[in-house]
Amino acid sequence: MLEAALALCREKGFAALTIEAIAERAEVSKKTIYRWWPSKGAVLLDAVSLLAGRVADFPDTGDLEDDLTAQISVIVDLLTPPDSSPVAALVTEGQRDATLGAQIRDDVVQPTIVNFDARMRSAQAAGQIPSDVDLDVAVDLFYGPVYHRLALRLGMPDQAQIRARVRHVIAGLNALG
Amino acid sequence: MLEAALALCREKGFAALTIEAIAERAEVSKKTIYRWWPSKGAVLLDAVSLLAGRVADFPDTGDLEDDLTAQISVIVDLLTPPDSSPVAALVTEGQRDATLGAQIRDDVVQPTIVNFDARMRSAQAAGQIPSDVDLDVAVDLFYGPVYHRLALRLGMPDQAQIRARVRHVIAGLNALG
DNA sequence: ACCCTGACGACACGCTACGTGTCGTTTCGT
DNA sequence: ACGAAACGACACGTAGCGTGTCGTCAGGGT
Repeated sequence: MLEAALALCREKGFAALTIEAIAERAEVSKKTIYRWWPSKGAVLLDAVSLLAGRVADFPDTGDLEDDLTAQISVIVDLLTPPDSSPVAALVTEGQRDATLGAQIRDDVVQPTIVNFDARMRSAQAAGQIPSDVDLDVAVDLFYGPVYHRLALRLGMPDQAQIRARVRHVIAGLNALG
Repeated sequence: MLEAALALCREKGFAALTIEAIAERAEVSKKTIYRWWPSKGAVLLDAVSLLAGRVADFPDTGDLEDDLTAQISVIVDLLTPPDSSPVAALVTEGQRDATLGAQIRDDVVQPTIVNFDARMRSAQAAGQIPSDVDLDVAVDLFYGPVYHRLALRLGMPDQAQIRARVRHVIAGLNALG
């Protein structure tokens, strides 16, 4: 069923993602889906969790700029193309459904931020960024551009654009501490 | 009708915003709404335009940090609280409806970015930021944190948090050029 | 070998919202 | 005063939701 949800989202896009369509696609009765998930969003959340393992694993090669560029590129890939990305659909669904939104934040986003913080502290230990930078500020600055462009449909950044933004943020952190 | 849409969104939240509810609230027949707007999102777009005049008017006091903090605060106010903000609802609706999303981008976002660019060039002329900064990077960095926090339900930043982010971005622009 | 349980598919149901259609009435410009 | 345009009231068919009922089928325990 989870694979059916992902496939449907990728093929027909966001709007086609209904419980009834998933049921038909998975050759399963609607009732069975409702037996296991309370809502369409919950199905999506589980489906996305299948392929979101990469996000949590934060690279640490020693080069902060490379690592952040790589990590953010993974997220951009997951959100591309926005109109048929299951992850983008999940984020949007989380806007409408407060319960689902909170679950996404707590189960997916926060663990990722924890790993981000760990990588930042590693960079601080290596003297690549000041030891007193506010990591809440840092996470907003690094990931913000992606969600800005996603929300306002400004087009997803390519590798070079991601790197340019990462470089500016690192510079800002170093300049202000 | 536009006022009814805004009021409904603020009172009952996002989910309650249906064409039928707007019609009842505005004491108007459904048919009349469909005569003037093709979709719920289009109504929202016009309604939001009523109160979005402030966004386009970019302050220029000479202090870049103050101006950006003020401008971004206006946007944060418009997006607060996320669960019942008509503007946040419009952004979300723009994710599902590609046509509406493109219209939002072209009619609302791009004009704002044009004014942002003008303010940046003013700052460049004043020597507050380097003359060769990429303004596409700048707009992502300044506005990104807001949409990052909106999309992932991390809570809207307050004035001090906005200022902290603006300061870091300005520092980054100056450090790299 | 037996049965019991739990998950399942095939329906059918009521509900809400959508988007359209019809028709008679009101409003407004000229 | 008249005609067109906009309107309200109401009905309609459709889609998707979430639930309920019932008969079937497979596995596990005894």
